[in-house]
Amino acid sequence: MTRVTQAHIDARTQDILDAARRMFVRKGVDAATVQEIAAEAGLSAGAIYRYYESKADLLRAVCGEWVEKDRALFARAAAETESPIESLLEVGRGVWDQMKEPSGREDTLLSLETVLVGARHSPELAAEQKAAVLEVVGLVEQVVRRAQAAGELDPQIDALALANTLLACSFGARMLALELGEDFAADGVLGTIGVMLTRFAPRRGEG
Amino acid sequence: MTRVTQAHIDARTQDILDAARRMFVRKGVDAATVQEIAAEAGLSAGAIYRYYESKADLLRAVCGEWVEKDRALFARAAAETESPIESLLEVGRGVWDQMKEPSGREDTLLSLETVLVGARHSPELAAEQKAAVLEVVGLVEQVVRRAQAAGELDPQIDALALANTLLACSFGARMLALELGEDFAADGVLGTIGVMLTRFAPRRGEG
Amino acid sequence: MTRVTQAHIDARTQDILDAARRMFVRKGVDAATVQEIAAEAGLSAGAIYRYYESKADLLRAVCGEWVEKDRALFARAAAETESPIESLLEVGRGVWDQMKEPSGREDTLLSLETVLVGARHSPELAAEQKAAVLEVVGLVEQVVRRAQAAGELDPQIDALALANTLLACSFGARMLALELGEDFAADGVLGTIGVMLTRFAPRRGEG
Amino acid sequence: MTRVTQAHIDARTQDILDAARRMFVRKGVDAATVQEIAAEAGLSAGAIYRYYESKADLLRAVCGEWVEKDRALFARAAAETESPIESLLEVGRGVWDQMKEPSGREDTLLSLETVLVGARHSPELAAEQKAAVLEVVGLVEQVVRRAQAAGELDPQIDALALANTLLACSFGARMLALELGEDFAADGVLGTIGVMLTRFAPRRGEG
DNA sequence: TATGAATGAGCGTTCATTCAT
DNA sequence: AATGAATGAACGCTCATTCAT
Repeated sequence: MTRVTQAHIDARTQDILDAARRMFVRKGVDAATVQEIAAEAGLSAGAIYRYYESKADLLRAVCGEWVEKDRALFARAAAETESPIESLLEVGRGVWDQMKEPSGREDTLLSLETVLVGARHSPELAAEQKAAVLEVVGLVEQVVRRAQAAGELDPQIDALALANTLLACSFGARMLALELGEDFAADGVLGTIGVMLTRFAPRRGEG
Repeated sequence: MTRVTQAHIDARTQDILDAARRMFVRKGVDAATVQEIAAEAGLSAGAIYRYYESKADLLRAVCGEWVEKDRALFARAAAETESPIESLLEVGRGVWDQMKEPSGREDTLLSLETVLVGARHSPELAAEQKAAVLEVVGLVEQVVRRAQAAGELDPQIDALALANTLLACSFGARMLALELGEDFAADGVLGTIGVMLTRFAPRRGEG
Repeated sequence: MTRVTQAHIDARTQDILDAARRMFVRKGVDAATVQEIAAEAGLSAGAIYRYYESKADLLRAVCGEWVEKDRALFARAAAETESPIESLLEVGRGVWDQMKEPSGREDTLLSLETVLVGARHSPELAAEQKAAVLEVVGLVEQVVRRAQAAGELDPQIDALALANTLLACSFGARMLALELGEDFAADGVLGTIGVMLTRFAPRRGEG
Repeated sequence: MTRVTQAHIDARTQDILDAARRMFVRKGVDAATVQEIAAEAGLSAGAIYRYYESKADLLRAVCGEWVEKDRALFARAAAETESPIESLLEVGRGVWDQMKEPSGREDTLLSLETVLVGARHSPELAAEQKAAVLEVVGLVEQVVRRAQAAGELDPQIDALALANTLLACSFGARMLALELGEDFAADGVLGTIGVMLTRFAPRRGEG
């Protein structure tokens, strides 16, 4: 007797999630009201609660989705490896490309909100974020080790430390891009990382 | 009739600003109430409004002050230069030390909130932030150039790009420290930066 | 075209009424939602409105039914009369037995709610309640008169007053049982009523 | 510096409590809104929360006050004892007088609500009610025992059972008065109780 | 100048009710 | 006849802001 298909319900659920993400980004998590999110999704406020238990639940969903997206972005790039070093730069390029899209600014804003929400209101989300970041760190570390095994990087280099550094760099680059806009030397930073990796090659007579 | 000196007024203004910063840091901008800030400053809620027009105004003031504080942190370290490279690492150590303090976590959170406030609600604050970051970038760039002039760094290196990279690294490190806590390899990252700067030394027979 | 018989409609109407009563008893009138009542009746929320105009309407129906149930409880006991006095105690036992059932507590709660609904929102219900109570009072009064005629009770006793007293006692006992639980001396009260009726026997040389 | 006296605050607190009681009685606990209570007290809704933590807290206060009032009514009457039996009837007269006041109806409504709230939503309130009722039962029981010791009542009578019975009677009388209005034979019931106590005198040749 | 009681707009949320299917 | 997604009004509650004192 059900007139609405599961597909319809799923579509609505996604509509609301998208609307929530847009409003969270546009106005901030606290300033965005459920009424506004509902309006953005083309629904009444009450209808939201058929799909999500609470605003906090909605926030969790948005942030969780975002953590996953971010994780996937890094993981995908890190995985596409022929030359390990090339693959590291690929990670950078993926992040950089995203940064340059019109939505890059909003993505960064949402990243920051996600971190804040996790740190301030949701230990579960924080744990999810930590797991995601640790996974990416692990992936990058493995690439580094592979590069060391392949003779592309000096085996003396602390692989974990380098992985942390590279990730810090890409996170920080997003923040700088947000704050500086056109004045951020995005390509320069990527180039510098490239040079760094080159200079991290085994030293003659040492490897 | 004027019983209160300007000094008195200034002191109160600063008291309130300090109290607001403490509460914003401690509980987050939205969770901190004007009542709490007033109590922290040893005043009643109503008194706040003799010194600041609104909570938003207070927030702007705190964020502005915070931008300045952040700028000073980086600038101070960058300025204390004997060996240019050493001074660069000093920047890192300054940031790292702050990160390790018990309050470091909350400070980082307020930094993120400050960025969000600027990006979302206050073009003036955003401009201030941008100016502060650009100033720091400029300072670091100068140190890099000095290092190049002193033969500590390869003159081929793009100084501006390296400055951007170093700043991105330190910003990102704060975020990673926030997300990973004890699992962030803070010292490893600082060490990696040190190694990088060493490897950026002029190549034999090239400079 | 009419596929559904009146019997079918009546059955559904009763199903809903039963479900509503169960939910009202179980959770209280305000806490019970139309959705829950519908689910309990094996229907969707919307379907309720084919049979009842509103939740208030449904509540009125339940309360009306409840008044009738309560009236029947007392009337049945009062009617089963061999020895009039014995029949009076039978009234008490009927109420007492209901009180001791696990559902007795919830039943009493709904009785109280019914009284409140009548007193506050529904003059018709209040009138119905009054009529029911008066009927029971009348029944008890007749039993008393019969007992007096049979020489079991002193003819000097005001039959109407005694009927009121007995009913007050049983109503009050339900409330006390609700408030005191195990600590209510239910059997003691019934015993005391028995003793009272015994002592109300005609005095030697007075009747 | 405080411009408002404690007396003023206490008066407001009582104003709100009174307003809440009036609205709870008039519309029922659930139907009465905080807005209405505030308006009734001559305040805005928000101001309520300076004096009471929540609507539930307000309800607790009203019910607690009521329990205490009810307890005091019974206790006072039970305590004023010269002839024990006379004092028992005094209890009845106290309750009866209250019943006849214009506010008697509202008092009964509030009693019922209090019982419902305790039973459905507040174990603490229920415990408070139980304690109050048990105290009153105890007081009445003592009076009964004193009457037995004084030779006014048959020592064979179960004092606790009689106390329960008398209390049940008075509780029930209030309900009947609510439901029957003028048609409730209030004086007749009180008279019947009087007769009963007379007939409970020790039997000649038995005490 | 400073107080803090009071305001009132607006929040997240619930749920009786409606109506397209 | 029945569904259940959607509505929308109203709830309890919070808190930035005002103003009489």
